Amino acid sequence: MTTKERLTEVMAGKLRSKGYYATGIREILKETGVPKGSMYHHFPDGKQDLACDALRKSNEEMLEKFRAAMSGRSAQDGLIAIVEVSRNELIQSGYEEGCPIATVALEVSHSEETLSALTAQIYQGWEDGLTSFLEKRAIHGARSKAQHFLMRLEGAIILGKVHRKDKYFDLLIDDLTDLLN
Amino acid sequence: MTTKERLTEVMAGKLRSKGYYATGIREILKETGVPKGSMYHHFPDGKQDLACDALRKSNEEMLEKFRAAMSGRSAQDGLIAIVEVSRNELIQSGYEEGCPIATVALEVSHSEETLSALTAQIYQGWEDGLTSFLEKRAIHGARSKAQHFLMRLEGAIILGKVHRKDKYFDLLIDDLTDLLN
DNA sequence: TTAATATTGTACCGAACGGTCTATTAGTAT
DNA sequence: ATACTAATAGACCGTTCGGTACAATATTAA
Repeated sequence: MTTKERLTEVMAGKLRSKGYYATGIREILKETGVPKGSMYHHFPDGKQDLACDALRKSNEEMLEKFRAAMSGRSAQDGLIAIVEVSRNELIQSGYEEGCPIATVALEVSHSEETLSALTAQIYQGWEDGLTSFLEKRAIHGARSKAQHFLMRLEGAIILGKVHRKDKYFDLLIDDLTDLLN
Repeated sequence: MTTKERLTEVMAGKLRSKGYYATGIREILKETGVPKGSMYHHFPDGKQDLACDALRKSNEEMLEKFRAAMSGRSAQDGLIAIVEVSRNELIQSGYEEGCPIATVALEVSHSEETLSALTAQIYQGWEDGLTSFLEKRAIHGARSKAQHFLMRLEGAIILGKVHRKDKYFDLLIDDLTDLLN
């Protein structure tokens, strides 16, 4: 794995579990063993630059997992699969890694303009992806149902992380049937 | 208003809009005009101490607003009222002030133990309050419905803040009827 | 008035912050 | 070999971080 990839990966994990301001570049450098010069060579605009790449990477990985989870499945089973992906990542990380975007999105939403725009764009991508998935399954009102699902999922992930319990994912699954009607 | 109250109030606002790590104590002192000595007199344990007080204050204010919004209303109207309170605060603040707890909860959930515990406790209080509200209205499965509502509300607030749109609150209201059946 | 306490105002601390600069080393193409 | 670029390695910068120390000033109680 290249130096750049290692930096991006470690940063992505930190952003997910602690957010942007709680993560120092020294911390990233220490954990990756990458010297400062290398980092500023690959990311000339510094921390913001690296953080953007990290969020993009997180996004691509999530989109990939979504695609894999949904492909060939019914609307309901596809959504359940997404919930299970989220549940697993949260549990497997010891309830550290919730939504890879949410923490950053909340703290930067009015300060760091580029980061803020990126988080909005990523969420929009998820909504679009879910919408077209539901449309292909001939679900009526696909977009609003995608929005519904997304907000519930975000809520479940937050409360799950805070309380360190995964029951919220069960709740979410329980009324997917209603949601899709 | 006392020095202590001003500190708490300003800190509460910052925690809500930017979170814990993005907020410096110097920033709080500057905005309140309070000297450092005073702050450390009122909050001997420093930033954490002040932040805890601020979260508690936010919680009390939210609980008060919830109570006011729900009192004398039906289950459905009470929940709608809560949604409208959240919507108004988000819009009125220029989409800066979402959930007063969420940002901090996400970033500190595994580092600052006391803050983390406090956020969990506050969310639990909200769930309990909503549960007993619904129970008094003879709603079946009051607790799980309260949890459902809370996760949807959190999701709506996040997405609303990120996208700077309030449509998510409409979506939430739209299927309150289904939720309460 | 006096003594005790509560509060304020600042200077100062070491550590960490993000970022710059430059020298050196690796690679690569000619 | 030579020249050019990519990448690495850290020393160093000014600033800000949260926190401490302590004197000065109000405030209250005797």
